[in-house]
Amino acid sequence: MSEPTHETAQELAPPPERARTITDLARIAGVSPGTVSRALAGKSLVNAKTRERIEALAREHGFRLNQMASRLRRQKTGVIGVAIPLGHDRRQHISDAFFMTLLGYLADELTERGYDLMLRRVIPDRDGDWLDRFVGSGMVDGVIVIGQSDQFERIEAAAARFLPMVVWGNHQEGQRHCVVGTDNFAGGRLAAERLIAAGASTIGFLGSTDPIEFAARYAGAKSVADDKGVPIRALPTHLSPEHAADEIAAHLASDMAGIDGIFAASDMLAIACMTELQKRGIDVPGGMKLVGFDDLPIASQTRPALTTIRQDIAAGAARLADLLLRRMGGENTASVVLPPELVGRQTA
Amino acid sequence: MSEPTHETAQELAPPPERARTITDLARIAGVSPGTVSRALAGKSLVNAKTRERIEALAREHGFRLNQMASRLRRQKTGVIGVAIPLGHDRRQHISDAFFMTLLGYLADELTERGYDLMLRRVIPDRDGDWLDRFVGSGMVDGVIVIGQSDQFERIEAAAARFLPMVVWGNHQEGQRHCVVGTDNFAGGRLAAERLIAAGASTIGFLGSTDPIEFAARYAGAKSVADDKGVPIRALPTHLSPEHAADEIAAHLASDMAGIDGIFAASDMLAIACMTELQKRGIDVPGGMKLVGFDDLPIASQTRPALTTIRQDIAAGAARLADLLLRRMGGENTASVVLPPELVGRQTA
DNA sequence: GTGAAAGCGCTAACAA
DNA sequence: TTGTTAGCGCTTTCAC
Repeated sequence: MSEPTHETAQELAPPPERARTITDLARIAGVSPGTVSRALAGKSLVNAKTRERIEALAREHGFRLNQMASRLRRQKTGVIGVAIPLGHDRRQHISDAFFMTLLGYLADELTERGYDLMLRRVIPDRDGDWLDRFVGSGMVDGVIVIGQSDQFERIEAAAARFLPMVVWGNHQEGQRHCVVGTDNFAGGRLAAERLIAAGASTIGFLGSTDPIEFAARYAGAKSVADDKGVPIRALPTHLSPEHAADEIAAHLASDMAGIDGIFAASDMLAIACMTELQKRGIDVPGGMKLVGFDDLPIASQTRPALTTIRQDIAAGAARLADLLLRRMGGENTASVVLPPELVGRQTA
Repeated sequence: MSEPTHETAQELAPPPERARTITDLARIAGVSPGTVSRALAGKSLVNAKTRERIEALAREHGFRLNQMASRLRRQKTGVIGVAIPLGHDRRQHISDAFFMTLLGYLADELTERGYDLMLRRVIPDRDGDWLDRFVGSGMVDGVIVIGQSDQFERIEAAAARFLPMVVWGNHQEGQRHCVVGTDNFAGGRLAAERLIAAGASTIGFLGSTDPIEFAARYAGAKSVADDKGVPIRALPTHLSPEHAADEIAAHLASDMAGIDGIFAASDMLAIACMTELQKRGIDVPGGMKLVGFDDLPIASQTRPALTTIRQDIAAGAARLADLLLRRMGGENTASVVLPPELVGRQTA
């Protein structure tokens, strides 16, 4: 790939011959490739002097171990695959704020433990075989799926044959795959309770109910609303705030009959909604109560500050990493459901 | 890794023998491994009938090509390495909002073109050899470095020997490595001009000047301030908003003598600053003008909406991807400096 | 159009 | 302690 040209002759010594393979280095050192391999791996059974000499030569000749070959041979990659399926909304980008935040924490956790992350964005309906291809690619030791999207069944199927996989998402009674996630139903209940306590008499659920997580949030809110005799209905939008803005505006313009409390499926939608409300001169929370979901860092920075349902993303990432490593060690771990938490601020 | 147990006997046919390697499949199909390889690769010189038969058998027996082996043999990985050096601030996490947003767009771009991303978070002072190790690992076809941090010299050195590398960051006269980034100096000028036009008589620069990009922003602002006879000085903080909040509070409590305009090194710092100002009852922009940098999606959602210097992140990601692919093709591309743009909102 | 054979660069038995 | 050897699973000449 590179062409090591020697443009200026500043050094007196000739440039050291470049050792590309372990065999090159072995020849230079006058030992066998096996010894070089052992020396570089820090194996105890190699003579300390020999090791030091080989290490020095490796530095001098710019030698780097070819990880592809090493990993093929050892049948271990040191890489965790992270898949982000975007099935429920083709136009949703990987740049989604919640996923990115979770990914950031995951990268921190896993890098800390010596793994690299291989990121793959997936459009399931373009490629029905995406998950099996990923887990069977030989490129990763384990897989984390961020979000079930509308791929619940496919994930179940893969889980039957592939142990080292953990999923961020919603937990269903009796499911097979190991999932870490917030109790979305309980979160939905908290949101509706807060809206009703704040005086809302009719509730709108803003967002999509296609992804199973969001459906559970809606179901939770509905269970509370039904109990208290408060009407609730869905205000469907796409999930990325840019695409949702117009849809929100359209709802606000024509579709609100009586709605005075909005439960947004995510903070980003809640914030987009707040902007649209303010454009129309509707006071929050005076004219409209608003509750989000996620508690992204931004939620506390809006004016008025957003009341929302907190998912502990850092804790979630830590659990994902921990469970995955245990599964990679052969353990069959149970799912983890994290409790959501109401963060009461100013919008409801 | 997985143990394909056959728990229930729901199927009538016996479960198909699992073909793990191309040799397994060849034996089942009664052909040679070479033929299977050619068939699966869609090579033209294989009989159409044979190919179809092999493809069917591959599906039936759940065969997946081992990418590690394939890539070792072909000396091509299909993976782009993305390194995020965190040298200037050990406590800064990869979950930094700007980096994550850029990474999201990059993932969109590169996945679209058939590449996977391998993410690596780097703490340079723990590992002086990080970049050479990464580019020489044999695991990636090309490398994108997000942010120069304080690693300018090391990146220069790697660029001398390794062509397929592109860096997001600041451009220096005469530098060797190919960089894509905003003209930070010009951005700093825009910010200072705006603050002064809004009536600021003394300017504080909030953030760190260790990373070269931020130093350039400060230098740009200073050049304008000096021209106009407006005092300017640095209010140093860490870069992650969580860690910076207390430092900002401390500055506001003791260190502001005369400062009535703040240029924050990033939007996240600006937002954290706004929150601290509001806590103290200082009106923005009445009591303090404020300008950020980045124009993250959040910037338009704060109240008051943040005046900031826009970096076109999506365009930047597209250029990074484009240049890298050209370099992987052997071309020696020039750097790209994107113009910043003032986005005038309500805080200055 | 297909098979046989030689590696990609490395590691780990097994010998010495 | 070190060398030799046989692969990891795949691709690609070179024959036929």
